[in-house]
Amino acid sequence: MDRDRVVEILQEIGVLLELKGENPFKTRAYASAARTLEGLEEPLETLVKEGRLGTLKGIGDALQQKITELVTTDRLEYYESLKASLPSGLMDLLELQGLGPKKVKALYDKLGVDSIETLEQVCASGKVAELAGFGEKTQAKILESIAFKKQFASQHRLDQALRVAEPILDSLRGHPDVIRCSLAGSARRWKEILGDVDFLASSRNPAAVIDYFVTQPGVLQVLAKGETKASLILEGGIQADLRVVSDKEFPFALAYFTGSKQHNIVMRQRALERGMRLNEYGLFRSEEETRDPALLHPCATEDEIFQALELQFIPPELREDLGEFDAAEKGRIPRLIEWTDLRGSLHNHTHWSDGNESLEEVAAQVHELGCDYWAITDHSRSSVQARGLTPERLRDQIAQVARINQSYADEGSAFRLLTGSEVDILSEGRLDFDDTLLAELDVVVASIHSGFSQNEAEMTHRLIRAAENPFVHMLGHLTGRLLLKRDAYAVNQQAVIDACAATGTWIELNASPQRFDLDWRLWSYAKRKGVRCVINCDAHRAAHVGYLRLGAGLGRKGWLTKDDVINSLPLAQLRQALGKKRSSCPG
DNA sequence: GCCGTTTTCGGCCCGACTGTTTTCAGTCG
Repeated sequence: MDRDRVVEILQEIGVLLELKGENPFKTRAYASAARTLEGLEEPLETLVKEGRLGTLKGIGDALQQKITELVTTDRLEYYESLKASLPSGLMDLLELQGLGPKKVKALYDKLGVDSIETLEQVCASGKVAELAGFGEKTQAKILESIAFKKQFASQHRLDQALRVAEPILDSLRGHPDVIRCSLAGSARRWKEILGDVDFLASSRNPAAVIDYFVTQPGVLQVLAKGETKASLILEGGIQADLRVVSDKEFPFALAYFTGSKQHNIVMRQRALERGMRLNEYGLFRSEEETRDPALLHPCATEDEIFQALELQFIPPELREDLGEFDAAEKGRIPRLIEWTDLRGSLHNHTHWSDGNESLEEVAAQVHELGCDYWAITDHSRSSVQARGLTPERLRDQIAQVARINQSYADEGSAFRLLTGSEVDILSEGRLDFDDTLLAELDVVVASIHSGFSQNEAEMTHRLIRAAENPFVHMLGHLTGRLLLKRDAYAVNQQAVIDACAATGTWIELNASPQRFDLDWRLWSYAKRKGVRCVINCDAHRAAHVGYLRLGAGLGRKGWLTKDDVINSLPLAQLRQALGKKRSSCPG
């Protein structure tokens, strides 16, 4: 059984135990073990074989035994019997707003509710309101959230969330009672998928800010509204929460509401170890629970909180409890890539294949935006659905790019288009164009667009063979995933990364927000192997230039620095880098 | 179920909001 499935099962056990009313800390132990495995950088199988599972954080004797059973026998008796003891529909109920394990258990025990359908029925008949601990309002809210779940998704892509959140952020910042205001939560940590959007503001008049927040354009529903906190549903079904604090509290609240949960737990722990207490209101010189201003260790910024806990500043993108504390203690948090470090993108399309604009239009737009270069990598002939280019059309395009570049040179501009192709990796790893043609191009991106159903060994072999081609500069969107839409195809990503390291092939961080592929969780591994990254827009229209900002954020989340990212190089050095793999290979 | 310069038991992060309650449990982040 592979790692991802083991992670899923551990998470599910955690939830099932919650429904059973088990000790919450036991429940958390399963969730935290799942997280540990998720962040694993070597094959789970190796750890199991060598009996090293127990050395991992949060995995003791019991979990070691269960994980070993899963990996070696493909099943776990404990899980099977736990699952059999509860109806599977209960898991769906937990996704409803306002329903947690206790309420779900009560509904199941007292009314036999075992699915959303049966829950809807008992609510409609009024039976829920009669239960102890429930009432008319709870019953109505449950019906509301069932209707909501039917209408809207519970998860949203980063770009979709930012599209609604950033105008509200601007609007709040313009309010006269707002002193400081920021995004918080997973949006500030630049997670690729979000459940909701969090805002934090500081003010002397919280009520005015809350009132302003709930009347923003695009608010569908107000879920909760208190003195210092409100929750809304925005158009598109995204939930947005605002918390308002005093300006003195702002840095503490910002750190707190940015999370992640796991990161915060470690922060609080560090405070306790130093005889202090950290919460969203401050860092207090007391181990007792307090908000006494006399005990406050004042911090004007988040940076000062980290200092007080003897840590280097940890950028929000890294706050996942995936190694940032170890690095920050040693002063080894690197200066992460900024999107303004990027000089252009090396994987983009035009209307020659499935893009939207002409070569001239693309050149003019990205030049205007300040890029130094832009590679044109339209699809190759096998991608018929994307109007892939034949060798003849590609040679025609090369000539036209040369003509456009000449006109920039004549104007005295240093901007250049680069010729290229996003060449299909066919089955068995053959490429769609022969090496002679690839050798004529400035930039070659090799990607898979067909045969998604091959098994892991076949897919991995295809990608490794493509990496071994001396004319392939980089692999594009390694797993083919479309977030919230299509799973990654089966591929051993570590093995492909190893092959890229061995052949000097780069890997793309596809900055299209529906891909973000290679995943941020794998860049540390790639980086350690010496593989360099290219943050590419995969632009199909002019507006996609904006993906550079999103992609750079995901690069930051993967701990990448300017030196790790090829397209931070100026043009002359980029050309050298592009020539390197070809010149190091014989023939 | 995990963990230990407080190590084999007794902790495990914590506060706001809501609704159902007359003092608090459940949910959420």
